[in-house]
Amino acid sequence: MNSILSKVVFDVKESTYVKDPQTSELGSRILESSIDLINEIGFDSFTFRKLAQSIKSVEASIYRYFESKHKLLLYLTTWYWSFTGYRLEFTIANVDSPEDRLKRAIHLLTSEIEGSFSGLNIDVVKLSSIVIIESSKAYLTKNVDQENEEGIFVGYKELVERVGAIVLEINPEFKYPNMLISTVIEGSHNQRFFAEHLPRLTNQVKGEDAICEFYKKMVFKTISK
Amino acid sequence: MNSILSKVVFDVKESTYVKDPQTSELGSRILESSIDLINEIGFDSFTFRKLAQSIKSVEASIYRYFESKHKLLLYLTTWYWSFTGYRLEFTIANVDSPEDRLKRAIHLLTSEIEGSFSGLNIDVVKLSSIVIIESSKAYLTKNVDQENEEGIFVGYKELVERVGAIVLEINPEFKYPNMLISTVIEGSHNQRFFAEHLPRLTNQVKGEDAICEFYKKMVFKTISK
DNA sequence: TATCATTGATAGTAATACTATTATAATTGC
DNA sequence: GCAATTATAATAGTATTACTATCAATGATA
Repeated sequence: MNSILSKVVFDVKESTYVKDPQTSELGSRILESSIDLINEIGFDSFTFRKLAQSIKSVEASIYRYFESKHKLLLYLTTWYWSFTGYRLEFTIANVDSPEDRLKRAIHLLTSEIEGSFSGLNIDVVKLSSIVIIESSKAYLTKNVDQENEEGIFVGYKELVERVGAIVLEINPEFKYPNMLISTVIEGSHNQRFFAEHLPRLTNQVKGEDAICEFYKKMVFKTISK
Repeated sequence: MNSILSKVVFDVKESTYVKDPQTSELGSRILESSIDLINEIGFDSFTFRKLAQSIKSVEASIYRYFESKHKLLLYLTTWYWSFTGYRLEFTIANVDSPEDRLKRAIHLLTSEIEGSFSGLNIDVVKLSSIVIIESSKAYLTKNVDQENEEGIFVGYKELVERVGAIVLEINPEFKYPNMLISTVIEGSHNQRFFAEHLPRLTNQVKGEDAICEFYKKMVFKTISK
């Protein structure tokens, strides 16, 4: 899969940026450095001034790509959902059994991303830890409704519905497929954060990826008749 | 239960405040108005200046109670967990069957809070919607570890462990009780938000509180042997 | 060679998140 | 009932943030 990644374009809604950062060298540096910087200091302390310093440019130039740091966060998260959607298609392609497809999907959504994805100018490992810690801040705002109308969250919704559809293949009577899958996605992010910072809120089992195991079992038991 | 609420003191860690707001009239107004204001404009746009205006006081006076708006949010959320812990004890008191206790606990944690809780100077209905939308911002920061050391999150942890213990009564082999319960709590908050703003991420069933129903079924199926 | 777009450099504004100082009002201790 | 203490209000001030505007330098394109 890696080798073909360079040929794929992950779509990000236009309303997240002023100028597409993937079309210029400065834009790439903005993306690359913002991922580093948000990881280091957290989104709350992250400013365009600091970002400008780290890429040896100026604030005004960054504003030509993104209206605000919030829009930049939206860009990064929607890119991630598009990327994850693509990986999902790959992961379940040609797998006949819906149970097997679901198992693979849950694994993809809950396990820690690792390895190198060559051909990409975005560090997806670092990006995934941003998504874990910061992505909920992208929608927990007073602007959700407007941004939702602009279609910013379609990638995320499609991902949830795509996996939800597999659930329905297995059990067409199940009433809450999307609730189940969004619980899994958001839940696994929370649990990764808890494991590192608030361990009493979770459970770790040595020798296994407890988060991944837990959600697999949870899903299959929950949808069983 | 309502009538005795006025006799109960819900504990909030001292490190969240400079001066205990429950001990003065200005303090009470700060709490009351901040809950209104955060509900209206959201935590991100909320400032001490605006709060001061709404209570016809000045910024400097508010700073004598809270170091920052982040600490005020911590105060409100930890108060809420203390309050919820108290309600939980009441809800499961004298119920013998652990299954029944668990069912009641999940109901408490996932259903929409309603009715009036007289004897309280805090509007818990409004506070609960703040918790749904804003509470994750209280811990998704670079300061979690330090604030955790200060014991700020004990109330939340105790709540999770208290319900987790019921899970273990029912199935002592179950490996992920805390993961399950924190998934339920955070998940139900997310789903309430989704139902209102991003409905494709959830499922609504008319005539039932789908969120509550879903999590009850999920929990009991997940912990079954 | 003219022109067009991109970036950098600089400056400036309004709002935010505080801190400090002093005057005044309210409470409590004796 | 007065003095001492404490709480609050009023005002001012600082550093940082989140932008916007202007203009010059550079480099690509036609």
